[in-house]
Amino acid sequence: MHNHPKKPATIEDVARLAEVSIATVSRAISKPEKVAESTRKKVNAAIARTGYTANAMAQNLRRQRSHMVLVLAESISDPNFPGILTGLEKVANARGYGVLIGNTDGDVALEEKYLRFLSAGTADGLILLTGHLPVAGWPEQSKTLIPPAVAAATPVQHDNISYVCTDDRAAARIATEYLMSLGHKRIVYVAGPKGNVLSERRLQGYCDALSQASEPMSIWKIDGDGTSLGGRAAVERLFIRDTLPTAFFCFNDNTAIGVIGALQDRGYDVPDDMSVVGFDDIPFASNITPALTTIRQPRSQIGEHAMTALLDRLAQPNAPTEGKELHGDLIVRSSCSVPKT
Amino acid sequence: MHNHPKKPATIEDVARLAEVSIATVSRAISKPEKVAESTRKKVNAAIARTGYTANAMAQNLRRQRSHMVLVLAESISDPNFPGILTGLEKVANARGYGVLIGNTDGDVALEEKYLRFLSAGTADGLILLTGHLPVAGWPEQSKTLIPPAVAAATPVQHDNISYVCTDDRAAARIATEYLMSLGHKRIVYVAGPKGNVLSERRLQGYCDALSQASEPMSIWKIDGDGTSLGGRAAVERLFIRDTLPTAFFCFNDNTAIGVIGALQDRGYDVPDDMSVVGFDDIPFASNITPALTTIRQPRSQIGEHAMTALLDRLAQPNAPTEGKELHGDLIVRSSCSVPKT
DNA sequence: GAATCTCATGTAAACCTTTACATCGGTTTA
DNA sequence: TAAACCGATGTAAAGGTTTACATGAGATTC
Repeated sequence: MHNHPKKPATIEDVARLAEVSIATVSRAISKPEKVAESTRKKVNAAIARTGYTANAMAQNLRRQRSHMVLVLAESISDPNFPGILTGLEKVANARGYGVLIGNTDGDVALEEKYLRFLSAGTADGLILLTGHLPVAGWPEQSKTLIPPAVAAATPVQHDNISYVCTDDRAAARIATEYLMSLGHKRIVYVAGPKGNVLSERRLQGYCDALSQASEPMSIWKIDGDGTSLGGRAAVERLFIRDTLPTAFFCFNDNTAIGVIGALQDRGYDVPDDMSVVGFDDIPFASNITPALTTIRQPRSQIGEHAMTALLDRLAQPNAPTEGKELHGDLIVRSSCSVPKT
Repeated sequence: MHNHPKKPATIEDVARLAEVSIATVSRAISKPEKVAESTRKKVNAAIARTGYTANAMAQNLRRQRSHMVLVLAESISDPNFPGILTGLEKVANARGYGVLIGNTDGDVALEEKYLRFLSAGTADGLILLTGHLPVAGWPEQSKTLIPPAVAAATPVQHDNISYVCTDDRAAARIATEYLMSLGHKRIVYVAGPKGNVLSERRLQGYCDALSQASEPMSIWKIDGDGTSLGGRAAVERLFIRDTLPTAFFCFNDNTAIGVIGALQDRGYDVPDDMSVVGFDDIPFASNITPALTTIRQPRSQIGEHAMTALLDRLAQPNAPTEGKELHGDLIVRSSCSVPKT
């Protein structure tokens, strides 16, 4: 087999070899039932002989579809990112789409740069992992100008954007109720970054649980920032007070890890002296000492649902948008026990 | 401003509005110096008025370049992945390229599927995070058929593929020497998955260090699998013996975490009774107790160099391939001390 | 004052598909 | 036997750029 690998074979090469027109080749590939058995065979043989692969760029141009989805993430290094991406990638791949990554690092200019992918036709749709609408202008523009987008992991409020995330409120409630069921009366919520939507949602769930208590319990919230350092700092600030909590419900696992570290540094035992529960179930939650009790975010599922919603939308542009909240499970490990006092 | 957002503006719309030909518009955009000042102004005004963005698919088709790079990863969830991806993404973005993710999960069929992106022209080049050449057929094919590719994180042996990774051997040697400098005489290497290239490289570095010892030290290697469970299992197996090591050098941080956990479960104190050093410096290395002493892989840098090499290659197809090994730093934390015995 | 050069712009081909429409031989129907 | 139909195939347009080449007007040279 002595072929000239100069240029990749085009549909024309195949057509010539199969002695048919390029239209027939195209049909033989995409609508085999429309072409006679014998011809199909000739074409397939020619394809095999030439090693033909349809040029995606020409297809895209003609079909006005790139079959790419842009995933805009604030930080690729977020511990939740890989899981979500896995889910996104899985269904995109299954449905013939590719996944394009845009890491914004919170930089608005970068974000805008990536959004140009949409207007240029490089990507057909958008997955928002940033927790906010892209550029400031978006919400005011007419519906039709907004490309198909769905927000994942963090809900986004917009008529024209679906979202899928964990039911934070319900999950936070479950976590708090768990602590209450162990007998804790003084439970503090260590919040996330200021203004963080997820932190607010989890706070609500925490409040929901408290409000159901047999004897009144007071809401106790201290600030964190979603990092383990923030968790440490929060604990330090707490120790200035005279009353201490018996349990911590943390915005996320990173915070919880910081809290546990600070507590241990102060000589407290977790869970014997104080209980801690996190949120996320990041991979290392089970590797710290004590193993962290936490809420598992269904990361991969979030990704799968989000991508499904987006691709459905692409196929059916006028489908209504919807918000989907997935259940987060409480994973009980060893960072909680009955209160000492 | 009452515009009809039916269809996105094309170069023709701009040309009409600016009263020039489409060629001039194209030039005004890509080669501004080739067009008269006055015309350029008219064109820019028209672009602004129409909100024109060049259709990327048409450009790609014409230029025979997609300006996309495919990143083939075995597992998106690998703790090293986000860091590398960040680096890859950063330089790709800076140079006008997009990053496409292909998660293979070790599935050859999936891998082949993604490779079709290359022959179809969806991607111009390939970053291999898989540690091996794509499909089995590759190495035998003629040079010209292999699309531009560079391996990152794990070296790959092929005439036509550059790679960039950590200098594992040197780094492992540094880690081992550190342990030796503390006075350890019985250092065990907890290996990675069977046949793993990186594990072999690190083993060599470990041996290098040992061979330089003033009094002869024997090579002591036990199997792991790169997971914390594997680390635990390795320790369990070790305790069947009568002599125990005083220090562990682990293939990676995950393994080290498992080793530490198992040691602690057995009632040993780390680092007082035994020392442990890992490899990678994953984000949680500093959050475990004791904080893990480890080698920091320059993840982001690896990504940056790999992408740079690839894009350079794309611009200069005949540039020679090369292997680049980056320095890994020893990060001293609290998991090591002088041996007790 | 003709020949030559330069610069700005226009014309049209090329990139590779997909697909609406036309064509044509062969059945079926009236 | 003409009309209508059907299935398989071909023709050509369209999708939106980039760019080699052609054109034409002004400036430069002899």
